[in-house]
Amino acid sequence: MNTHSSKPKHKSGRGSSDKRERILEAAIRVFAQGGFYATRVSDIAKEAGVADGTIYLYFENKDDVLISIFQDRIGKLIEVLREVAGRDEPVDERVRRIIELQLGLLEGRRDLAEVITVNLRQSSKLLKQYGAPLFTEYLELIASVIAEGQRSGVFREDVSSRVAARALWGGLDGLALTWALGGGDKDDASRDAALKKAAHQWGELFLDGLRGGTHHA
Amino acid sequence: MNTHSSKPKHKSGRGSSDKRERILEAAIRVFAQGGFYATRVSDIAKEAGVADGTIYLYFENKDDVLISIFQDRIGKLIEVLREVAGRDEPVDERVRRIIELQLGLLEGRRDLAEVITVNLRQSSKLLKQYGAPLFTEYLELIASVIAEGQRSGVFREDVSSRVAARALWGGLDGLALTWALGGGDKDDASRDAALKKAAHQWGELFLDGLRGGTHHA
DNA sequence: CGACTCAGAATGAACACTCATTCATCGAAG
DNA sequence: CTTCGATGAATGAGTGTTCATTCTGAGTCG
Repeated sequence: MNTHSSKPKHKSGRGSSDKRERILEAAIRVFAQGGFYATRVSDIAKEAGVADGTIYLYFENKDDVLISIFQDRIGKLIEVLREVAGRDEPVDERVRRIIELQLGLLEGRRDLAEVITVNLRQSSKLLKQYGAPLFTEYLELIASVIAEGQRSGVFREDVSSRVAARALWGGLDGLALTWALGGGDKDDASRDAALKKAAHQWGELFLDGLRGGTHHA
Repeated sequence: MNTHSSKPKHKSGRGSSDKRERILEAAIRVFAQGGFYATRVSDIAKEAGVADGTIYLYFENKDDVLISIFQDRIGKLIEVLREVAGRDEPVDERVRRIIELQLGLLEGRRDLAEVITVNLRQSSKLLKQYGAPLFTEYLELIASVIAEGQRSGVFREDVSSRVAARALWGGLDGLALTWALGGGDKDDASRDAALKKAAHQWGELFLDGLRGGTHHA
């Protein structure tokens, strides 16, 4: 991995954004299946239905594909989350929506979620440079909702909002990982239902702890 | 990555277990620094102070090094955790100890923790085969403590003990990851102190939620 | 409308490089 | 001296990237 810019490369207007998008989506799929390092550029090309060399008309190199996933996709997540965080709703309702949003990502875009969480852990400086600030922004939005709840007295103040946000995200991510690792004799639908149920339980445990805590009958 | 056994290869008694151990420890360090894929066998050899070919006297191949880390080291963690889980102590005290144990792993052996958590996410079938059952056993021990608390009425029963265990682990892991990603202008000692404080806050939030929940003054 | 031209997109085999692994040779220990 | 461990350059496989060539689509002209 070498230092490079993730500036979009292809400037033509002829269906080019569609092809770039197609390559990105293909990359998400194959990265999620086998990981970044086990994925060849030719795998991405095949999945996208283009020639190997075509990748280089749109991206500088293989790293640039991954970096572009981070920039494009986390950027969009941040927009969605910003809308949810800014709603005029009770804070615990907003936390529940954030959990649903995260769960939706884990469910419907598990490939993207996996690409993000796996590659955030890679110690490459390049990824740190491009992935971490965006992801930190994502977490700060969650923390801002919790902080608002603290100011209004709904949530406890002895736990920092940043700690709570990170633990919330980590808890959900941990559930997704260990569900993926678990005994897989169930079909996808019942696994998703189980994950949804687990996320709901986790959400209520988390909110009770965050209230510090309402007695649960 | 191909199918292979992780059976120890070197049978001589002349300092060989020391060298094998030295290679494993070196591998943990360099894997944690740059990731498995960005680490060359020659990097491990250099870190261990042996020649490249020597690695193959002790391990089948590069994958085998990683698999051996999983088998040796998670095995030991499970022993320690089993002791903690089996103590005659209040269950919430035991959960606190588990958090400390996890935190100790995150602090003192952050390299090992990173190797484990990063590589558990790689979708390689080989790693799933060797890593996931051990790790699942680790999580089940945590869940057994929580289940005991549920049976005795200390902890709520509407949250499955497995969900709680996984979320606990995920929460801590998420804190460690995001602390590592965070603004790094502090020295290691104050970062560790911050992580310790965060883990403590997280532990109390988690326990309150698990009790479902004791009112926090 | 069809033929032609031109510019830019797409192709995929060749190329250059990397690195896991091997093995002939040397060194060390008993 | 013999046996076994250690060495590290050579080997071969794999893959990211390049670039000469072909293809495609839009515009122009008769």
